[in-house]
Amino acid sequence: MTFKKTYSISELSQEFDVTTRSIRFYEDQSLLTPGRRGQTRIYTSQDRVRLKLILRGKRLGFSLAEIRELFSLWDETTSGSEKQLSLLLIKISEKRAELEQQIKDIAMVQLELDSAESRCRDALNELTTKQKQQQTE
Amino acid sequence: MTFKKTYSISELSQEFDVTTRSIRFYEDQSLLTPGRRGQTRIYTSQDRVRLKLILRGKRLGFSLAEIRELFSLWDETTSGSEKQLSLLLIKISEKRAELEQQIKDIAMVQLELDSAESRCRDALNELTTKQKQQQTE
DNA sequence: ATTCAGCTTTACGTTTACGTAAACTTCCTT
DNA sequence: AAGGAAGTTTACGTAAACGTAAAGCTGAAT
Repeated sequence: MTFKKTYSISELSQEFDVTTRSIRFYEDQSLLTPGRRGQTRIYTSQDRVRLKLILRGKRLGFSLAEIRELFSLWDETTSGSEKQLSLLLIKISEKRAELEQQIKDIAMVQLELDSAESRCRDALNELTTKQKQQQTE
Repeated sequence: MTFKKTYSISELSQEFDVTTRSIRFYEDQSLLTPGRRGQTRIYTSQDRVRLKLILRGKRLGFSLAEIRELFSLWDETTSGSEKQLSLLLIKISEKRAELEQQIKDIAMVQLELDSAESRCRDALNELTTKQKQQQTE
């Protein structure tokens, strides 16, 4: 067996720096389905991966609804009918397009940061050279 | 002169597929400051660029507050003091780090989409080959 | 036995980013 | 003059994604 370890809610909370409230909320939204021992939640390494994916999606600005959609995309690949599967391929390519748009957006913002940084450095240079001039005067 | 054109709120609304409500809200949040003719807003091409930047930021999952911060980063490069400018350089590099994290995230999700697509195609293949078998039986 | 840390549910509160409706002006057209 | 289209302000409503407080269970340690 590869990994048999399980996790408590607070372990995951600490590892990923997210509140237990959030983790429970994700479960409420059907993004996580941990097991239970009594009424205590126990998370498998699969659940852990799911959580990691959720947070990654959030960093990309996806809503929880969109993330849930991505998950069902993934899950249905094993069980879908032919029409389902064709639809999935379409949705997958749509997501791909979104991501490529994001890459373009990031590139643009990076350029703007480059520009801002140069302007900033130039302004700093001017300030310090003026200071030197004043000192030698 | 390069561009002297101005825009109405509905022109921008249509061009960027965003409601006039949103545009006015961005102004409320000090992200836009269009001029007025009487009480009607008139947007310069500068304002148009700002709006484009806002929407780009949103696509990247930035909040309006973060976008406002990015704007002030940009604006203060011309007017900042030495300490201000040094602080700006730090903030800029922080933003850069965020963007690089996002690029990594996107790469991971792309891999997952690749994987989902293969699984999907495999499943489709299996279905259609089974159909062929049934037809020849 | 009790205390305490960690887990639970329930439920109301909050922030962000708008939606939506009402009531009004302004300008153009018919 | 009487609409009608496009703009405006004001203000209440709402969905998403949690925060936060209350009140209780539960197992291990003192």
